[in-house]
Amino acid sequence: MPRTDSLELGELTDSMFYILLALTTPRHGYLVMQFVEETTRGRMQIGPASMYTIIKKLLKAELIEPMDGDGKKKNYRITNKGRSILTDDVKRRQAMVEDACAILDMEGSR
Amino acid sequence: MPRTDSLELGELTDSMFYILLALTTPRHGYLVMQFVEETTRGRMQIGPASMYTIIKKLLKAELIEPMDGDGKKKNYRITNKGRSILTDDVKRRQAMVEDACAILDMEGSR
DNA sequence: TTGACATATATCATTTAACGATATATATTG
DNA sequence: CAATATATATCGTTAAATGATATATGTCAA
Repeated sequence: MPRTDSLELGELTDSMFYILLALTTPRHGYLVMQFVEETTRGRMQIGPASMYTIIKKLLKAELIEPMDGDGKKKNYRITNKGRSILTDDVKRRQAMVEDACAILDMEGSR
Repeated sequence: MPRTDSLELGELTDSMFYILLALTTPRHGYLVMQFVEETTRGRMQIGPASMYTIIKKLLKAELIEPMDGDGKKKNYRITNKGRSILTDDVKRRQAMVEDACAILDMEGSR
């Protein structure tokens, strides 16, 4: 990855993608980890190290924002900017699948 | 990224994905770079450093194999193993898009 | 013919990304 | 009260991508 910050290119890594998706509903870190494992039915899992590293980065880039912390749990939610980048990234990924389906003999995304 | 070799997990990075896609037709490195830029309409481009680094890795993992070199051009093509991993990865990516579409209000992949 | 540009391959060193390991603290429950 | 789940956090390491750079050939126009 590398060499150029993915967010500066407006691209999301797989982990960022699922974390942003989780935060379309306000959640704290631990719930985000569970969300990813459940949503992907175990296909992908994000541990605490990745989690908090990425949360920090998304905060800094203002794709998510902190909310009312319930006790010591810190809640976050996606921002408008975050949502915009996420929907663009869904389209980017969809285009990749379509590129592949056109070249392989797979039937188009359905 | 990172920490665990993506190929060992059977996952492809974006660059590997497009390079494998290019090599469903035998090509040499320079043509692969052009293929990626053209197929993605400029959305993604892979320079020589990435290109040859990844070619080496895909060769080692036997997802591609060398062919009859025309002069000093080295041709490569995808192997059966490579094709199998590529189609699996298309499905993985499609699942990500579907996960997102289900959670956002975007209409399903079409 | 020579200078510019496209074609073609290659390596090094650097930056970013992800994450295993580990630590800490509280809450729950058997 | 011990084990397990919940919850957050950091350090150091590995892997991925790539900018910069180098080399060599082919092509084509001024």
